[in-house]
Amino acid sequence: MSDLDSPVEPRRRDAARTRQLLLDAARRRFIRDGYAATTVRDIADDAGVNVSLINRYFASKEGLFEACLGAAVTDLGNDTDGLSRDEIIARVVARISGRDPLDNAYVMLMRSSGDERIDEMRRAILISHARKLAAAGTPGPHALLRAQIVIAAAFGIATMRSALQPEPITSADPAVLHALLTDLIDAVLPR
Amino acid sequence: MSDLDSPVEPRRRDAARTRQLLLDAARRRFIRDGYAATTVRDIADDAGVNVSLINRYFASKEGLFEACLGAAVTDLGNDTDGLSRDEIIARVVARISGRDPLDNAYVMLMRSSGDERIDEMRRAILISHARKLAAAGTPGPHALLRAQIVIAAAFGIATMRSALQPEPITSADPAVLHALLTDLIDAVLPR
Amino acid sequence: MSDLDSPVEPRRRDAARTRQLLLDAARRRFIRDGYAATTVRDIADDAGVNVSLINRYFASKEGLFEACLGAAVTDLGNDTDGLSRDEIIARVVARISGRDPLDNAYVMLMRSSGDERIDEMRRAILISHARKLAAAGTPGPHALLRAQIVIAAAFGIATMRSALQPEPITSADPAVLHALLTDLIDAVLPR
Amino acid sequence: MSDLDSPVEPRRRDAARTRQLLLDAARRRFIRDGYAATTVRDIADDAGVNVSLINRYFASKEGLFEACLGAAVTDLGNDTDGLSRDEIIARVVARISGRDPLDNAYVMLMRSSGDERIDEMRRAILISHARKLAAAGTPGPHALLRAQIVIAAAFGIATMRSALQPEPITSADPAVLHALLTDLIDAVLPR
DNA sequence: TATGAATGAGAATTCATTCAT
DNA sequence: GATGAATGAATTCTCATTCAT
Repeated sequence: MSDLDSPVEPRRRDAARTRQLLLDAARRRFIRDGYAATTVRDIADDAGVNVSLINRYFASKEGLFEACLGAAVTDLGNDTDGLSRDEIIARVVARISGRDPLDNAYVMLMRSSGDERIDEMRRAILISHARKLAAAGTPGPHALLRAQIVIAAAFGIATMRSALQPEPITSADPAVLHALLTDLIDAVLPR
Repeated sequence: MSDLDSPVEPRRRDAARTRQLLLDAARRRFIRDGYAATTVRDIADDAGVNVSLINRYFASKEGLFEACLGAAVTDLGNDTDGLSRDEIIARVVARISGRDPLDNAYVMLMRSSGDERIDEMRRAILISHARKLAAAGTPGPHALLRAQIVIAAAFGIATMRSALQPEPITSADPAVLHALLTDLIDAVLPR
Repeated sequence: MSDLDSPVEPRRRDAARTRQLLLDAARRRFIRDGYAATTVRDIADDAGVNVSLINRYFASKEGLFEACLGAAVTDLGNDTDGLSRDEIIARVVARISGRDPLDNAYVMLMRSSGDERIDEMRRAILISHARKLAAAGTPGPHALLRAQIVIAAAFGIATMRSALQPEPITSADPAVLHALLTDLIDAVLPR
Repeated sequence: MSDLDSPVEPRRRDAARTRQLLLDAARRRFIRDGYAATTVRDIADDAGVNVSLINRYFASKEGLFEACLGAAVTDLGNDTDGLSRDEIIARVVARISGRDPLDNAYVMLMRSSGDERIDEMRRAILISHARKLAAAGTPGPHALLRAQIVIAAAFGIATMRSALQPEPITSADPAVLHALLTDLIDAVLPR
């Protein structure tokens, strides 16, 4: 509770911090409302900074979107190394049932800015992630398709929790959610 | 009033037909691109009619959206009556793997116009549909949650097929897709 | 003085007329103030029409500029055919000393929108016009250079009359101006 | 205070030098692109200094413009004293055909910042310079008008060489240019 | 019923300028 | 003296909607 040289509040004119504030605010808006429904002013207001700093730091709204996408890709890349099937599944489940539904790589990955070049990137990232997931299960004729179904389901569940936010799924007990989702994935990804 | 003349230029100035053309075009756009990213001009052009007819027939873009939602609700209402669990599951699966991904009640239901009143309607419709689905399975403590997970997964898979459209899931063999989805739902909805 | 079914004022919702009003207003602004210093709102207000009609009819401010340039080129093209040297000179002189200094092809031709593609066009048009002028005089080693000097001088005089507008040159007696300008051109273009 | 150290990184934090760098960069930009099309950032970058120094040294973009104008006036003032007609004409010709087209008092004088107060100054300077030129020739009824025509022509030729930059006029042989321009002025200013 | 011209609000972006370091 | 972060006003353009024909 001490405020001794508190690093909070005091620092202003901190470019890196401003950038991060914008990035965080943007991600939440893009995930909840989508690209087109989000205005740069919304984002700047949420971040508590001046609108034109978006252009200063990210060149354009589209640039900010791409930066958010980059962060999502980084998150998705966390299960790269040789993890076991169960470990990978655990990560996917964790992503779906995470405490902050507005920070979800799967939902971010499915949001489109309408730019075809970025859409192509998104498609490539998705395929790459699906391949990794497929490699975790037993190889089979439809391994990639199965992995995509898991990702799509994960995205759908995460979206429902972040966009429409109906109950009980939005505030469900993490343990229960975890168990159900593990069952779901187990059923689709061959052991 | 005979039908002899011009089967070539068959119906012009046909209010009902114009309305339906707009409705169909709008649904496809809303499902693929979302509400905010869709312009009324896009819709009118797709339908091949004049833009201002949207306001004439639906009062506003929002009104058109609501009409599309109504159609989705009608579709969702088809599994109302006392169907068996397997029949209901079969319908859900059919909705996900349907041949026209741009005509999907689950995706439409998850699209938002940003209007809170309509969002509340959407939430209500979702809950109502989830209840129906829950009632099909064995009653249990988390029946509604399980049903929502199924719907959310269905929405996610359908969205991936209609929005990002990656392969192989987009052009997957219907039979294979059907089998995998049935497994998925079976795992979540208690028999 | 009769106002019987006056074609003035009454017609509204006349696309062609609106387009022309914008074109005229834009030309005057571009010539007097230049491209960058002119706002689309200035133009629309001068024309007495809504700003967004500029985008409707000319796609963009740049498109409107290009259209103005096109009109200038048309004017410049009027001395195409086999006119005599004196006739061509008379036309150049008329352009400089014309009653409306804000409708001058030479000044318009020298205004830049900053777009390199259009700048290239302008350069080509200028060269082409200079060649025509050069062809009117006696052929010589510096015929094209001489023609360009004449055009540049014409542009300079017209600009001074339309932009800075100092006296006495701005309100000079047309006959006097005519005589002086003819002397000037005569001195540069070899007979 | 010795100059022994660092001839490499010679002057930093030298106010006078920074001022001059900005002045030079600004003049070139204003002459080539005009006031409105030039951004203070362009100027600062060209000068290799920080943008906000423009406000520090010249109070505003407008102040910088005025300073550039002052420099042009100084140049123009060089033919003040009792020079002969031919000497004055030689100076005008030199100004037009000078090696650096982006350093031209006539062009600078014709550029507007849009500020009416400064425009009035420019008009006054022009008149004053025209009077001096008029005084060099034989007095006559249209002496001032003749002088303005010469200045306007000079401006036009200089502008063409600095803005649109078409060939052959831009890279013309100075001697040839000199001869042609002398002929031009001779024809307008009565001997 | 349909068309397309016109409108006005709102969006992203640019840019001169100010402020803190 | 210099830097670069931040601000706010202005600008172009888009888009849903209304109006006249």
